[in-house]
Amino acid sequence: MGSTSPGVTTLPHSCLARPDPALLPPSRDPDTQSWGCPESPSPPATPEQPLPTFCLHYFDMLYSEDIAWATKGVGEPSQSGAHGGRGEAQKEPEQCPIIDSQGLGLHLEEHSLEQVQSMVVGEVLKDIETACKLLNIAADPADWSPGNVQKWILWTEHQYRLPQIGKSFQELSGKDLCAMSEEQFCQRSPACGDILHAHLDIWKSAAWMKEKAAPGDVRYCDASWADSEVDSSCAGQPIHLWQFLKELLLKPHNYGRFIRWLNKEKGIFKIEDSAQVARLWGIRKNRPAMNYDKLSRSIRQYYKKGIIRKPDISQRLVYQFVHPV
DNA sequence: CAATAGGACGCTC
DNA sequence: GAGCGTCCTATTG
Repeated sequence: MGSTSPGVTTLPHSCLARPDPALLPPSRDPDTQSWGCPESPSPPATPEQPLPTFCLHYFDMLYSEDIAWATKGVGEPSQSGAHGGRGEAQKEPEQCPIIDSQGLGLHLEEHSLEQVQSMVVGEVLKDIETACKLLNIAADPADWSPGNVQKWILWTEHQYRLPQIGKSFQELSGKDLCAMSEEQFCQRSPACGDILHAHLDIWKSAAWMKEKAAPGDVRYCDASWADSEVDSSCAGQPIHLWQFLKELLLKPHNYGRFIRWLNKEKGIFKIEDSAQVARLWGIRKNRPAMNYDKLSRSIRQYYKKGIIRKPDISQRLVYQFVHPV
């Protein structure tokens, strides 16, 4: 499954909600997360090739600041702190040599465009892999169980601040979902079925690309997982709360607004947004009723076990790993 | 008033 | 039995 090129639909970017900036690398937009096109030629034969026309049709949907971010280099993204990175990129138009303010892309240099394409695709794949790990679901939607589908829907709903989707897609497996048309999505969710369908297409494309990618090519493989110190999702083992918290802490670009290190060496961290961390934990564990009260009760259970404690100087929402990595 | 602490009980694996 | 999830009361800043 997933071996055929998915017919990627255009993200309805007029109605696509902006993703929560804290959940994505700085200055990116869901629009940029799409690539390929319906009549699209094949994606690159090998990942070494710079995506010829693949992606091209979607670059007119990129916001200029997104390009600005991309051209600044993904290796050094600005910290997306409480204020996000978008505004920062806008302050530096001179660093946006690719597309002019009219966004026509007529002055694109082929070489630069290829670099941008590669970077955007790479970042999208990283985001997807991060989400996979966090949700403990497969990268290929075709492999999802109905439970995985629910998790993904909850996640997408949360990440892109979509209207409540509810249980319209209950009991559907990933294969069922993949077989559904945009119209069928809209029947089940008139409010955002089209958006959901578009996001699923991105995931399908990513799975397709990963499958086609040459083995060992880090750009299209597990680049973002390689830096993970704690692989909590290995072998489908149930994740522990402390592992989950560490995972969030390892992705400051994505979750720094919710939880961050105060002193990484000593393992001291602060929960900046207790409700959001609890919500993420609830999504991860399929516990919609999760809240900080319950999450903190679980953290307190770690006191006795010597996993987490309150720091010497106790502060609100500040905890300390007893054995920091 | 939100965070903290911890007892008690139930559920799932 | 471990690891929470849930509900609860009491305390603290």
